[in-house]
Amino acid sequence: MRAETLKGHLDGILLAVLEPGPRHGYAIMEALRERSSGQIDLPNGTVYPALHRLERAGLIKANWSTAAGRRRRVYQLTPAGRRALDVERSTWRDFSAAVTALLRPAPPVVNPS
Amino acid sequence: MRAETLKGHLDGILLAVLEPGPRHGYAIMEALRERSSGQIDLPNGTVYPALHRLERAGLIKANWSTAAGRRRRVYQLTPAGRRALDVERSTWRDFSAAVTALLRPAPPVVNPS
DNA sequence: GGTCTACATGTAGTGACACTACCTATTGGC
DNA sequence: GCCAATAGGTAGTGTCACTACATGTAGACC
Repeated sequence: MRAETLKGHLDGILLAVLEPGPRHGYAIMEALRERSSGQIDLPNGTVYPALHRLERAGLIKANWSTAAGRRRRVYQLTPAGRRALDVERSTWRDFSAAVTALLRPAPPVVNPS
Repeated sequence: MRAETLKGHLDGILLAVLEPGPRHGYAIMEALRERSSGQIDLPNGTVYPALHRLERAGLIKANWSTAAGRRRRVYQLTPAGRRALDVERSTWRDFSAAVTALLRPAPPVVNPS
């Protein structure tokens, strides 16, 4: 699954994986892979800039930490991020319903315009 | 519904509205509005370039016609376009299932990483 | 000691694509 | 005469995910 297909929905799923609790970037990528059964496997060049964008937008906030000699930037949702996630969820519901309806095969037109 | 949300899926829904039979650009925009209950209402600056792109890609072909003094460019699917539509449908199935799963609220993590 | 993989973060430059804002032209109602 | 609806189009912009690269540590294997 290419993230290009995701275009415009990446922010939502990043916020969603942060909902249960804080994670660092690498763990976020792993969580996405696991929770999508390997379907969503994003390159770091996609994830890190997206996290920075979300941070600049005030939807997540970050803290440096160190574990096993490795520096990690641990992200967590802000209140605005939780609200944005709610919005993303309802946008997704409407959007996916609309696209699913449109992609559903329709009976052939007898009298085409 | 902004077409930006559609990013990467516009081609699929354009092919889908052409599946039942040929249509011209303006009729395609109307069909999208109708079949999505007004949710998908695309500006012509989005639709016409997209149709040209699909034509260049060989997925649709166009013929000029005239009706009621108006020139129309009537588009229809090519065999490659039908195949592409099949691919789009299965891509969409996988993609929407994955995103729906990811957006679904998960139980909170007891022992966050 | 050297190499390799996994972990961990990052940036620069590119390309795809939908957007806004325009333009042209006809038909028909007011 | 004017305006809305019908019908097609383009130029320039902005967003965003991509590829490709850079940096560094920890641990396994030889």
